[in-house]
Amino acid sequence: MNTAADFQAEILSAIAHPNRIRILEKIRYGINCNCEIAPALGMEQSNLSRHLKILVKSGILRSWKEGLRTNYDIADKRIYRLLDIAADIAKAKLEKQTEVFA
Amino acid sequence: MNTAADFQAEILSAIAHPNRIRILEKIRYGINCNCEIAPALGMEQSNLSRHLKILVKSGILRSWKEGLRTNYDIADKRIYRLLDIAADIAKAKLEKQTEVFA
DNA sequence: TGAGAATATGAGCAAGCACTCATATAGATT
DNA sequence: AATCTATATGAGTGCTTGCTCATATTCTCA
Repeated sequence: MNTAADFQAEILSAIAHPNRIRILEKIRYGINCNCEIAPALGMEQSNLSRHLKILVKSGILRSWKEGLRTNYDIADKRIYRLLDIAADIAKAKLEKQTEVFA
Repeated sequence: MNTAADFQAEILSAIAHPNRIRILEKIRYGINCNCEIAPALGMEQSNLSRHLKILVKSGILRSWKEGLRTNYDIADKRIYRLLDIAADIAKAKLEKQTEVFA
C-alpha cells in the first residue's frame, strides 16, 4: 500500500540529483530541447536522455515531439518553488558553517 | 567543485525517502525521541538510527542527548514547506491520473 | 531512397543505498 | 558492581542508480 510519504518521496527523489536539477534550471530558463541541454551541461547524450526520461516518468516534465527534436516543459510550476526552497536551505546551512571563521 | 545544484541535491536526497519523510512528520508533530518514533513507525531500531543519522548529517535535524535518550528537532522549518509542496504536487498528479475515470 | 541528425534503448559495470542481525557503547537504576 | 535500557555501529546482502559505449529507431531532406 502507498502512503503519502511514498508519493512525496517519489517526487523528491526524481528531482534529487545534481544533473536533473541542472536540467530543470535550463528548462526553467527556456532551453527546452534535448539537443540544446546536452551541450549546455556537457552531458553525454544517452545519459541526458535517461535523466529526462526519469523526469517525464515521474510527472515532473511533459514532452512532445517536433520533427526530430523532443521538447520538454515543466508539468507543475511548483517544482521551481521546491528548488528555490532547497537552495535557500542549502544557503543558510553554508552560512552557518562559515560563521565560525567570521 | 560544488555548484548550487550539488547542494540542493544533497538536501533533497536526504529527504527523499519514505521512511525519512515519515520520521520528519513525527518530529513535526512533537514526537522527538528515537524511542517513540521507532514504535510509531514500526521500524527496526538500527534502521531508524541510521536514517536519523542521515538527517542530522545533512543538517536537516539537530540532535542532543538527554540521559539515555537522543532527541531531535528540525534545524530549518522550511523543510516542512518543502514537504508540503511535494505533497501538493503528488496530489495534483494523482488527481490528473484519476481524471480519466471520472 | 539513402545518408544524416536527434533521440532512445540494450548491456554491462562500479558505486551507493536500505535493510537486518549481532554486538558495542553509554548512561541509569538497583 | 551488576544489570537494564536506549542508541550506535560493524558486517553482510541484495537492490537500485548513474554512467558509458554501442546500436537501434525515427524523422528529415538532398
